[in-house]
Amino acid sequence: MDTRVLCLGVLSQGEFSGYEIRKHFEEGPFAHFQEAGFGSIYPALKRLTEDGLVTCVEHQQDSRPDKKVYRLTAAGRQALFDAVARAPADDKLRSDFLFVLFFADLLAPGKVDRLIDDRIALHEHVLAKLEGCDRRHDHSAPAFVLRYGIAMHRAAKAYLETHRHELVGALLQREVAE
Amino acid sequence: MDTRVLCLGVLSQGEFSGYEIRKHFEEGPFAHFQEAGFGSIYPALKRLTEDGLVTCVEHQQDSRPDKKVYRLTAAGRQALFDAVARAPADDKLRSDFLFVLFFADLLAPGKVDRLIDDRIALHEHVLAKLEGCDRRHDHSAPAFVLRYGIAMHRAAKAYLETHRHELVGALLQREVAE
DNA sequence: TGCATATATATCGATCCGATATACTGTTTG
DNA sequence: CAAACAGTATATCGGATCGATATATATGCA
Repeated sequence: MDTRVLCLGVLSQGEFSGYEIRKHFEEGPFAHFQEAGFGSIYPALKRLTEDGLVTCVEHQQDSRPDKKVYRLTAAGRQALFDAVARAPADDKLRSDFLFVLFFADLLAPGKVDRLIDDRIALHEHVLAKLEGCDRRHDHSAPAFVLRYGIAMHRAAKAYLETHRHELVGALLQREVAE
Repeated sequence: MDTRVLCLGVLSQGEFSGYEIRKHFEEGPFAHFQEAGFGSIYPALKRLTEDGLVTCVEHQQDSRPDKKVYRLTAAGRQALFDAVARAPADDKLRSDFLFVLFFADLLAPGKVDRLIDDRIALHEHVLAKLEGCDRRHDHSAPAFVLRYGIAMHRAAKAYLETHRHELVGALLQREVAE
């Protein structure tokens, strides 16, 4: 899924400007499994407009740059459908946190301990946000995906809380031995 | 973490060629939280050599291209340490699977059901591989990271198995209503 | 025989990402 | 009160990255 399809996905939920689309990936319902920055979104919207998959209307605003509001066309809706109907590619995860932990031997035990503290706090922060969006009795597809995110963050937090002492303990023992 | 640091990380575990480094990201202990392809690895090794962070020795092989084996220098080891000591950036996840599921309304319920079947099978496949690498009584940092991966895949599989009927059920009801 | 897979290198174009530029408003803080 | 910072809104640039492709040979298999 390139940024163009991601933009089509956001625009299937309503009319938005590039700036607002960005916010969907920062705080909205897509935030926990897709990302896109300005550097990808603006060129994507340009090409989508050229290809007739979205239309653009400029809304004048006093004392602020004009807002360009994009809307899906019928062709755009079809393109989103085609993309969703294809078999999805494998997930791509890049975790610098796990890379650093892999080399925890190179770090002081106290530093590793703080790293894990911060990470647990981050999970709690994300969980508070995601759980705040969750509505009981909502069996929609977006709600299913939201709860998937909640389940993953809970599992990560639980693993760290349960097993952190094994890692830090081993590092402390090594320090004593030296 | 750019590809250069990832290569330093792999080379801290031994001497390897570009081809072998690639395999570390495809099947090795890094595979479940970092990726890198040839298109990133070869240019990275070139620059690491220029910067004196690795050295390269060509091993002649009969009836096969020469193998270029790379080894960390002291400066390279220091560069890896510096990178690991910095605060890690946030995880980056790109999941086309969740994007597709978000728009499950656009798909036939049977198709969504099969998508989830395939996904569960994928988790089982990855779990078999990761669990095969796990050794009891190993409290090393790499083992901690490996078990983190196992915990995540188990949680994803469990979520899908427990809640899939909520999603597919709602889609089927919608179909009946039409 | 032909095909796929594995070993091994490397590059190319398209895309993507982070930083930066511009410009005004509103709020907070020294 | 001014300066600094955060928010709204656009957009581009250079460097990094990704997937596909090219090249060459050996092995295994149907």
